[in-house]
Amino acid sequence: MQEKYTPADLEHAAQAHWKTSQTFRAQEDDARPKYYCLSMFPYPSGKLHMGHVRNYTIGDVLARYHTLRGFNVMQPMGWDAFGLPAENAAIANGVPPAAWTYANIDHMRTQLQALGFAVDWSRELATCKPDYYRWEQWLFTRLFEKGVIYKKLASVNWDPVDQTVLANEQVIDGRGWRSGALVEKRDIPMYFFRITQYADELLTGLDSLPGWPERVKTMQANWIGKSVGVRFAFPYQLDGKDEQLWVFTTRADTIMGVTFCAVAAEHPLATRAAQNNPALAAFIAECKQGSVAEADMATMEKKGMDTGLTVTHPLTGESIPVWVGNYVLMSYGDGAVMAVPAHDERDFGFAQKYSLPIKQVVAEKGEGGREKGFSTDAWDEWYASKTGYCVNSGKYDGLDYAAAVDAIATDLAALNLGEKKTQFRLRDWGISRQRYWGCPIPIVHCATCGDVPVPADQLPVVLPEDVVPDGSGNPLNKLASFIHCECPTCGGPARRETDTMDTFVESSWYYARYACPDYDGGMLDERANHWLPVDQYVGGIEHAILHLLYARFFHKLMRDEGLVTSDEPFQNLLTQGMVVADTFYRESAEGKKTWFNPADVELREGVAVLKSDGQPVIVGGTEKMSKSKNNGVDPQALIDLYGADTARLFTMFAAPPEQSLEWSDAGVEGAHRFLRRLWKQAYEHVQGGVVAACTGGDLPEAAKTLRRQLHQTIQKVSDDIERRKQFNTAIAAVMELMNALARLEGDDTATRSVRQETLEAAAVMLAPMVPHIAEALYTELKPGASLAWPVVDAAALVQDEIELVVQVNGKLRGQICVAATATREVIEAIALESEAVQKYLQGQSPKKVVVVPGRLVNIVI
RNA sequence: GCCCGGGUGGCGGAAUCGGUAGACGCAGCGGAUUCAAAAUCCGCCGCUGGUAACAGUGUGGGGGUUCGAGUCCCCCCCCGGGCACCA
Repeated sequence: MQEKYTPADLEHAAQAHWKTSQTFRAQEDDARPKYYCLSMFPYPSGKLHMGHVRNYTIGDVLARYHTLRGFNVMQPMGWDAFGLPAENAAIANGVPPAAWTYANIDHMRTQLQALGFAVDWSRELATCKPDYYRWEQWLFTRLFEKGVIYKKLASVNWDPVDQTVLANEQVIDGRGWRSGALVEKRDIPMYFFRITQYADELLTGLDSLPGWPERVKTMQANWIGKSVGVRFAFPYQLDGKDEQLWVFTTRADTIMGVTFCAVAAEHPLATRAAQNNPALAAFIAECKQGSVAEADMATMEKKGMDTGLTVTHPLTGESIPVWVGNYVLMSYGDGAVMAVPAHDERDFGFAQKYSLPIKQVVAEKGEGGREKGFSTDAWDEWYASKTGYCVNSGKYDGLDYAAAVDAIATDLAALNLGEKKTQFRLRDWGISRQRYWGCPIPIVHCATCGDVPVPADQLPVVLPEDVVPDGSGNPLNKLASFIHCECPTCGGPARRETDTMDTFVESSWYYARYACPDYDGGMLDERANHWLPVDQYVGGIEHAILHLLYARFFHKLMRDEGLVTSDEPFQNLLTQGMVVADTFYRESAEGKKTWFNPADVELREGVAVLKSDGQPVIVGGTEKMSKSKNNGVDPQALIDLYGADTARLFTMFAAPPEQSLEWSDAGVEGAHRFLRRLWKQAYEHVQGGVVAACTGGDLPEAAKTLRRQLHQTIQKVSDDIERRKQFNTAIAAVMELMNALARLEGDDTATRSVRQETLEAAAVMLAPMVPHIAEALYTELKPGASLAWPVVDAAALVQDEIELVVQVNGKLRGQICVAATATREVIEAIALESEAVQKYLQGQSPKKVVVVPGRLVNIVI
């Protein structure tokens, strides 16, 4: 064994060995229970960042741990390879997106392999390859024929910078999620997935996922946004015809308090009323303009205008004025609402502003059963609660919320003017993108046959890979060889669809394709059901809604196509926190900030200065590593300097996986120091000759104590990794153990056997985190043997004597030693006799004595 | 506004079921080694008082439950994230 720890040599050797012996190749015909461990695949942007290192190390720790615990582990890796950055790089450098993407994949694969992840590389896939997207296109055609995918002209979010359409989910605060540009509205024909058809199942399915973080489930539930209420109509006459104004409400119990209706600016009734009302037309135009940015809408002042039209209250027959309101959303429900100013905050504000009547129809019991709040102007005394009862509501007086809703829904249904309805916030998923570098939508437009899906035997529709976009729209539109085709149905000349799919489509099913990446007879084969569902999914919290909802949706689509048998794709989900680092900048006279990388900044006498000129920089606080703040740390530099094991150990040790991880160069050195010390301890032991590990029996006191700590540590580390997924404390426990081992003296056979046992176990326990050094050490300690997770020896945990804490009035006052088998009475007696207690007791007898076995004694005086 | 997290030393964090607060690491301080430095090793390290033994105090603030509260309950403050006129 060599004296020095040389990570570079040792890691290369280990990785070469794993590669030649195909250590991580996962086979289906294996008697061990399967464990499918998946990390969210990367976008091949160019090089790995710290977020990747963290994500994949977490996944690798779990994968390697489960291998050591006897599972048949499958940990695949691949590339989310379609997307805008490739096109942007193409525009900047004149390189085809395909070439750029494949070069990035090669580089990043090398980087991932240098980190030593236990990945089955034979399953690698890239979503931009025809053998992958072929099956996506195939499923698309199936779903199109089934009606799960449909085309409609839709007012969509247009990103003027990326020149593309964004899904609602991709619009954040009125800006494109990637470009940050203000989003405009445009009408474009698009293909939609009918995700709303699965809204209820996507919501209830969350209850079957105990292994998901509560907050992710809450975010998805809020996003789906289920509301139970009543949809009903206000009849009216226009141009001599009978018409109906439909609205949705969750507060049907307040229907008798309706004093006006409000419709969205885009509502047909508003358009109609504006025809001969220029003021109204101008107001509607203003609303449409203002509604571009949703964030502004939220803070916008409530505005409205009377349409001059009236509708009839379905139950009272009253005439109800219709207003256009800028707070009514066309995209939710029917784009119109009943307004009950007495019991809705928004309606109240609106009514106040335009002096519309306010009619209270719900009251609440107050103190002593008296009715509260019949005052005239304060909305907040009139209660929007569902705990009141109806008043001023004719036949419904006295009914509570549920009873009133039932009675009113029944009456509306009898009039054929309404019914109970469940409304969702979730909208259908528009997937058409006016972009080149994506999966072609497999549709052919024929003048006679319409939109024809490409037949399975003509798939894939291959995306030409030698195209260089120039930044002006989609280059496929200029590619005659791509556009011109024959109609699969009639054989006539036809035009191929040039839109490509949202890249979220590819990432919605890749986890299933890993099971059978080489299958060319269909989308998935029976191996998918062998591996699915994924046992552990690891990825960023930023995907809590979009990706994870789409993937769940896709899984159900595939299930309904008979491709998979499970209902949910991911059993357990771990959302890792961000990697953050300090930021440093200087500000020019014009207020322009220049950001400096932490690697170029050092502390001199407590002041942060730039290494190059020694002048101070401003400390900008801790933020997520990003290009814009120039605070990213390059993992490659870290691997080159300290080795992969140090990089892995630090990212696992510095914080629990779900919390954000604060970067610290000193912390990295600390992790490296630990590995060097570990190596040295093993070296010194091996120099004295390896022996058989202790398996029990009589031991000197010190060795016995250490062995007890060893087996406690095995217990803790197993629990920390498996159940708690808290790797920082697992590592801390092994560090403690190694500190204790360093203090263990003695060279007798028994002591040496305990040292051997401890070093072997420590190497295995650390192997999920630092596999290279762990395997190297284990080989030195036990040549020829393969790693096996240590088994807790219950006998080693037994203690003859235990130390108990003695408290007086809850304050720590001393310790006592008692036999492990001592009864409460014995413990109490020993505690009362102890010096510490006698001092406080001063001859008095205690009021009460609390004995917590194995823990403490508390004496109350 | 609503819904989730969270607030513990100089710093990252630990305390898993209400039972010794501050594990482990970083930084710092003292010492050994060295011509010197790095590396390494040993020791100290919440705050206040005290040479010390020790005492008091301490987990954002205030109250409560309990023999005992970082942990449970009520009120408030602050930070982070998500949703945000969803009828």
